[in-house]
Amino acid sequence: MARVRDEQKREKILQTARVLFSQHGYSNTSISHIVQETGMPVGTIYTYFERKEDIIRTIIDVGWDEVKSTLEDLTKSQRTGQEKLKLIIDEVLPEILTNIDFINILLTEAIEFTKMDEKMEKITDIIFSIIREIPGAKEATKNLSRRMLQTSIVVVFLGILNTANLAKTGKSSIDIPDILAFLKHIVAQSLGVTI
Amino acid sequence: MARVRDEQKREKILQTARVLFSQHGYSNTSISHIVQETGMPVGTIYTYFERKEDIIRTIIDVGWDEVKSTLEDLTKSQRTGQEKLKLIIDEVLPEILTNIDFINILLTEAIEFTKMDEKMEKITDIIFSIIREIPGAKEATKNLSRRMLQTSIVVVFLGILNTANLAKTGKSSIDIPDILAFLKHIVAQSLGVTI
Amino acid sequence: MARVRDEQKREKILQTARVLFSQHGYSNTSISHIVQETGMPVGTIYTYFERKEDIIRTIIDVGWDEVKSTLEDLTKSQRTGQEKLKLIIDEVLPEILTNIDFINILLTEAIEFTKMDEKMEKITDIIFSIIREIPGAKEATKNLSRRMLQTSIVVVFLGILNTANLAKTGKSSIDIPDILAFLKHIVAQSLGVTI
Amino acid sequence: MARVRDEQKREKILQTARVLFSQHGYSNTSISHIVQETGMPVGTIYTYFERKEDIIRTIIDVGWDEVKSTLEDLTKSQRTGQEKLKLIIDEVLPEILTNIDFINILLTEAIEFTKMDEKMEKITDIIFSIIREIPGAKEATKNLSRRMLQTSIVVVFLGILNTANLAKTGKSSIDIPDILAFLKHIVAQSLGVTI
DNA sequence: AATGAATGAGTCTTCATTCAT
DNA sequence: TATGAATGAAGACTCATTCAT
Repeated sequence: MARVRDEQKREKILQTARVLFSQHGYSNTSISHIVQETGMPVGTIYTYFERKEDIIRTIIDVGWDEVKSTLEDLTKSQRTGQEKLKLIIDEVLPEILTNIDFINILLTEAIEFTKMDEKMEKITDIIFSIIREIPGAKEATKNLSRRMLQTSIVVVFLGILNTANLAKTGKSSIDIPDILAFLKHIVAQSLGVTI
Repeated sequence: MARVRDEQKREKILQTARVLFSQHGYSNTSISHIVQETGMPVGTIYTYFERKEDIIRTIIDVGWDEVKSTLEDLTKSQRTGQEKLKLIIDEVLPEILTNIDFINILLTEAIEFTKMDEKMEKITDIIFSIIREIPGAKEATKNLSRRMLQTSIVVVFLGILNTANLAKTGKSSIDIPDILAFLKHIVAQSLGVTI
Repeated sequence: MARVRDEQKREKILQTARVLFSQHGYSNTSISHIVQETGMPVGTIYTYFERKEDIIRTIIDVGWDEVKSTLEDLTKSQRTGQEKLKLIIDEVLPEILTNIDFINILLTEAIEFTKMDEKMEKITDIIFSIIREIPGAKEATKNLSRRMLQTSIVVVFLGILNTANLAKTGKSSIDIPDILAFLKHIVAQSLGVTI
Repeated sequence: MARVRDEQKREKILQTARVLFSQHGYSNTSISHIVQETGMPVGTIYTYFERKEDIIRTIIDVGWDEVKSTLEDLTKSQRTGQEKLKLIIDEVLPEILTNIDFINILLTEAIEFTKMDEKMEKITDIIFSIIREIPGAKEATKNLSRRMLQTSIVVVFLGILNTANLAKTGKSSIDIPDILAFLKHIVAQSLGVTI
């Protein structure tokens, strides 16, 4: 029976599993790896999660909720659209890109375990609402269909995550700052907004 | 002389495996799945591939070589830069995006099994050389650093593949034509070249 | 607390494996033979031994430790050298020769899995120390180099084990009593000590 | 069908297999190891030997026949008993001990694949006949039962082979010359014959 | 409630031998 | 005749999950 007792233990399992899933992939990470790494007994793992799948689901959901709520809070805040966009590019996204383990899991396992399309829909909506709050950007995109805008956002977002994932290997000459610079460039070019 | 190696068998194994790896992932596809699907005995699979890993490596390498040589042939052809770009967007890329199984494998397993960074480097070089052949595009990008251009190409390329992969689930409202339209749009905007 | 490791199960695995290894050899004994013979599920075998090799290693080590500690206890005891020698020939060795399965494994697999040379060194040391305690024997061997004595001991010891192993087939006309009689004879002749 | 065509090929298979069987054991040597090492096709192996077992049987039989016929020729020769004994110790045995691969196979696999007891019987007979030809030796052993003599010969013979096998690992401090010196010593002591 | 031994279907891979070419 | 691809039973080992203690 999955009972939640000690939030710290649960957290430790999630953190350990996140690193392991990212390093070796979900299938190549066994529960006994997690047992070894956490030092907890198997039984305890199953006290907090009914099955292995629940662990990865939780990792993705929790990670995503963080991203989502950060963005939603930002949306609801009293800042101007431009300030919001700046915050996303200068703070939210770098924060996300820091969490390489999560990105990796998101890209390789999320399609199997969660509804990526809904997540992309959500991201799109948020960016939309912000664009609409920036007069210049609204003007710059007014001739674009919603689908085109949506596609742009999804392609760029997934592209950025994937490139960051590639960058972490260290072999690629591209690094995170490059990615952020690119983002600013494309925002300037597409929305006419300078960050 | 003994029986001769049957290229058709090898091909069947690769095709079957490609579909299965794409559908369930490499780790979740067992050799016995491949055995069932091909109807071949286990031993025969191992006559053509020394180990399971070789199968996915071959799938990725062969798929990639096709992409690469198509692009290279194009580069060497007598066409103008603009014609080349048009061909890539109108024919090569749609062809690639058709091969959804390959894309999926490339995105989820290639980092583990092959040198993705080298592959991205290659793509970048080819696009570069084509841009340089289009006077307007060369002009439009002359203020961009090589890194920025490189990053753009990688982000957009990976973004497109990933979005196409998402699109195949059918749940996303985005489809392949949307992705191609986006690409034309961004090319027009960034390079000032209308396709 | 969970179920507790059951020493009896471990013991049963070892005993079963010892017989099977002796009868068919290590390589020709499969884990599933052990499974069948013990009636335990595969998983249980692997609960007690990490790998097949560990089973034979344990069999050899445990068997050898028994021999070694019996001899060491004897060495340390208050008996005279002659009494010790008598005990070895009349009790310790017959006891060892009884355990035919162990001897067989020792002779055929020990070189591969353990350090036979160290084991022989140990045996030699013990016999040495006993010889030195018997004035007549010491005198009888004083003109022999240490290497010669060492070689004698090893050849005779291994020869006895090997002959006993041959004897167990029942086809040879030699039996265990013959071997022990030979040993007494050679001890009398070489050391001048009558047992 | 096992047909004998090219004696050189057959010989190469046997030599290669002897080395491999000795190094890795019979069970751990696969036909494909032999194929690799000889460079011959599998089919060819099976042209010369109907089954894997036949190869080891042949190796043991051929090796043994060599030993046996050398000894028999010696026995039948016109030399005196003492000369014969000297030849055995100074030439025949060193030659046998050189062929470490064969000894190893003989000791570890022969019991399974051939009749070791008969082979020992043969050895015993030969040594007997020689002893009887040496007046001093005959005298020295006249009080020993035939069983005792037989046991002595078998124990010493197997002991020597086993010790040589151990010596080849190089870790043991004993080497082949030590073994031969021991043999001379025991012959002198038991038979009163100086070699 | 906490633990970790127990379980057995399933994993990848090997291999002696056959037989189509 | 010579070859080496074909075969499938069998090998060692893993693992998510359960449940006795």
